[in-house]
Amino acid sequence: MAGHEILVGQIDPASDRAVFRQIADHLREAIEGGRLSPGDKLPSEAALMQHYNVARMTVRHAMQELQGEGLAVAEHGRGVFVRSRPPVKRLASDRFARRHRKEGKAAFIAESEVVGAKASVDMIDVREGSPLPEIAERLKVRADEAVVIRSRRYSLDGRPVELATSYIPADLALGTRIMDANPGPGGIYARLEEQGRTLDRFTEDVFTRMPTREEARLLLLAPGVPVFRLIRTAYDLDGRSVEVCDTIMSGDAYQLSYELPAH
Amino acid sequence: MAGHEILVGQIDPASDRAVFRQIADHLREAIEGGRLSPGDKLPSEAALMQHYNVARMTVRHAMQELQGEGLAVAEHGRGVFVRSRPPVKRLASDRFARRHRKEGKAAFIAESEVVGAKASVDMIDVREGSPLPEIAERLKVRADEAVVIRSRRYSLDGRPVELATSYIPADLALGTRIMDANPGPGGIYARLEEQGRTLDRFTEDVFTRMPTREEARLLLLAPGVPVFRLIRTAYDLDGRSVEVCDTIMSGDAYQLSYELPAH
DNA sequence: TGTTAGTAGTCGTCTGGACGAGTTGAGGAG
DNA sequence: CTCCTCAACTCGTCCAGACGACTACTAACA
Repeated sequence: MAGHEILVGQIDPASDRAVFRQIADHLREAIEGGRLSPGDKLPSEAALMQHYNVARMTVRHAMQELQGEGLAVAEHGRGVFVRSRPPVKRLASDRFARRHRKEGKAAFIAESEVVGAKASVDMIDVREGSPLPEIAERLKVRADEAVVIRSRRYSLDGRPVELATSYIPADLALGTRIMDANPGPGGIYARLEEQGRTLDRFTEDVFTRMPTREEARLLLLAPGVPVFRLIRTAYDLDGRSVEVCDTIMSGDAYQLSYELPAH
Repeated sequence: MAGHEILVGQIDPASDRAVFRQIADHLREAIEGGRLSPGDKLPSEAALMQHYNVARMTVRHAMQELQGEGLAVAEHGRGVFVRSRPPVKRLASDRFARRHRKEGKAAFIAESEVVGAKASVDMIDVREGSPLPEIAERLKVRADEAVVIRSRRYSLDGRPVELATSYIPADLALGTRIMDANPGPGGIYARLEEQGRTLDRFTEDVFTRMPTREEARLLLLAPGVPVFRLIRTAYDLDGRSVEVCDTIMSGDAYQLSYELPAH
């Protein structure tokens, strides 16, 4: 066994930096310096214990630091590996161009074609219910007013990337294909425009935070990966809110792109 | 000592859910259910050890889970507290309206006035150097070409919220006030327009990830708080890139707002 | 009155050990 | 040759204890 040549670091006992942080530093430098590539296996806990002559908890603490930063992922029974960054996807500003709806494409499908990925949707659920206060405010309805709630999960090439929940005022949705799991070509925006609610503009409010456990589970998120929360409000030509969409997006799968005029 | 009434949970030894996760679940429910409010102190490690009859490491592990989720913050020597969400700041779409520059206001200053916060800038550094490849690509310069690099830190009411680094082609910056720590009224965009490079549009690419240690230090980020990385490119009427700004923003201090036409 | 030293309570770090559970690969049974 | 068993290796969880450092409060002191 030649051992791991990447383990060149030594603990500085005189340093006031905690030992587990020094170990994490060494490994982090190995990753960022390219001596360890995405997918590579880090030295096992046992190897690090021996190399640095420390207790196992100390090594584990260092490993957890790296996992918390999203640099590494542990796999039970196999080892700890350098995280590989999947290719990012791009959200164009013309995402909601009417042209796409005219072609019968929903935004997510049109977008995924650009990057050559296979888009799919599952966990579709349509029901009536009450919106959260922050949703009700944007939709300009009372919080105790019933609205139609459409939730679904989007995946690219089988990998879940986005959880979306749309809220539509009941009078615009009831009795239309918006209540169907599959709302038809062009998605629900096409159905709204068929009712004469011509879409005029959208606002998007973007937040970032760590996922809840439920979100991490549904999006198969590795530890240390934050999510985008994007709340989009769609307005028609009369300035009425016709839909609010609350979306949780895997932070490592998305890059949001916007174009702003200097006006 | 009446003890903590919030500690109603008991460990289920039959459950296959790890003990430290069960403890974290109890505390999480207490926080999310409102029995513990932002700023409240969680039971001490000693209290939890006694209540659940477990070892200290088990309790600490539970606490770290909550801190990793951003729900709680430990303060050395004081206790662990429920995180209080500071008021969010809003990035309007008219952030770069020429009107603001005409009034001699830089974007950050104009914006902070809206929320009634006192804006300040420090750690200003101006130098010449080479851009990162992803910056060079946006700026349409070679990666080995010298550009002017302006970095600074923005704070609101004394709290650091944003680290920004601007890259400007050398021929547009050298010999102008852009090289000064204080570039004058209206900021560097006003200086660029004075040279006849009228700004036409901006693109913004938004990413989210966990902060590096350096970023966490400079932004005083609590554990479990992700950051936005926003790369803005400014174009003039000729379509030339006149500036690329790479910004790291505290994820819990910002809400990004965009307006999109349906065109 | 104002300051200082002490003390109790709290979290941070580290040791050394124990057992459980998932993964892998080699060697043996068929 | 195929399949299965099993041992070795790996990470996950938990215990019991030790010392250090920071905070807040109190009591003694100047």
